Amino acid sequence: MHTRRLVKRSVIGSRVYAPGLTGDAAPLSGVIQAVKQDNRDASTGHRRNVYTVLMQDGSLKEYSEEEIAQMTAKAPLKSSLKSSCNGGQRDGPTQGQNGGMQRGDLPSLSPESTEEPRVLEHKRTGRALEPEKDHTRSVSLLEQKRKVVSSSIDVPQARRSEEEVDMDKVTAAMVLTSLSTSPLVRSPPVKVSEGLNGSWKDGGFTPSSYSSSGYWSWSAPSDQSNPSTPSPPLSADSFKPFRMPSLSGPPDDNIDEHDGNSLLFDEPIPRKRKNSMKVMFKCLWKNCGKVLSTAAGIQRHIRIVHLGRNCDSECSDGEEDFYYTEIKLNTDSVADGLSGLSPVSPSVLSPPPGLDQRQPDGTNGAKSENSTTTPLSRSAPSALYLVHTDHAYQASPTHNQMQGFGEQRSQTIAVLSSPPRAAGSFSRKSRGEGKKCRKVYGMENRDMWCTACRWKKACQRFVD
DNA sequence: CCTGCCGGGTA
DNA sequence: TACCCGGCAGG
Repeated sequence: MHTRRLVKRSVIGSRVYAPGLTGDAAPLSGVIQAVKQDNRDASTGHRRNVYTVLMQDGSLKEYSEEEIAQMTAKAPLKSSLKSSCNGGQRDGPTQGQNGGMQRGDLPSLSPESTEEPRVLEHKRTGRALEPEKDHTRSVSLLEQKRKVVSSSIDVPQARRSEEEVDMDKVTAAMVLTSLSTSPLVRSPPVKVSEGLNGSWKDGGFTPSSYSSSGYWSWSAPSDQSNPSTPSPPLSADSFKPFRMPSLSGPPDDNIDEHDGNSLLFDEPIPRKRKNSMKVMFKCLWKNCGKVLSTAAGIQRHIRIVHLGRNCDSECSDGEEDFYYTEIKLNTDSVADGLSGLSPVSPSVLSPPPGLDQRQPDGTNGAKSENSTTTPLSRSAPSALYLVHTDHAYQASPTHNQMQGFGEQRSQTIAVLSSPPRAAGSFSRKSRGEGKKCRKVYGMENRDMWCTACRWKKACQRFVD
């Protein structure tokens, strides 16, 4: 509706490229003045549009839609797309041809974009999701092309011709950006745990993904290659560790490698944090897994480290977007778990070598590895679990472009789950270490014990 | 001695 | 199945 009107209106006045009179390689640019329908196509019998184009040299010419489409496709994509987006108000077909994704270009998509980014998001999303309904074929051709490209984004080595893919990636990136940022921004403030499960069940995996706003469009084809689609729900299970006072700790140490540039960009992070959710961005490159706090940061990381580009964000072509994913940390839950423990929350970022107060001195002095893994196993994994459960959950359905990702995933999970196990076997299943019901509530409050404790069984409430 | 809890018993 | 408790073992 919105969408269609926008695109349709934009055709008139769009700048297109037409072959010169001789049909040679040097195209002339022109502006579409009118579109009319022509039923007289006797050969095929189907309706076609005829476009009246005001050429550069002032002459008026009529072109069939096929011709228009061809010209448009041949012409530099960036400019033709731009014209279809902003109604041709901008000129300069050569403008910004080499720059890849140019941030400066984005606002020109829509006049109101500066004041209403959300509206813009919707428009972008909408456009990307149902382009085929568009009657303006030349535009829809582009859209479809874009769709095909974005749904088959591959690993970097298979690069298409830069110029051609350029705009496709930009558009895809914009869609991805809007998709990945909108959910949390839009979701009403709810209790964290509920909000997560609830909002995901409501919005994520149910048919509501067809909603007109379309920002949950898991099934949309243009979305398939989207690794930064909104993260899926954290299952109830993944929260359990956080409720256990004996398992708690600060998040992944990688997480704290905050990028210095985090605040340089206009990322919606601060808003997301309102729900006690910390949104991080994780690099999906095999054997990397770097986590940064901002999309810009992770993009830069991917661009520089993996794509081998040295230039700044200016020369981003949006491709980085496909190689990282968004993960969410429930900082509330983590804090919750911590509060049950010691007042000092050990920072995993800089694990103090002798942190483990319980270390049996002397007996294991040589086991320096254990002394470092043990504190981690007692603090970090809970957060890690959240991250990686989340990650696994969200990665499997869509990230077909990350070959070997599953492998990496199982790796990380294995690594993460081993420390607690090691800690357990370390002291040969010692008795429960934490406080149990008996200690916590005392004999006089026996009725407050968990049943297992009452029955002299292994405590269920304070599981080690 | 305290504590956690296994193993077994009882209703 | 729900509950209780003797007794063992670690600390």
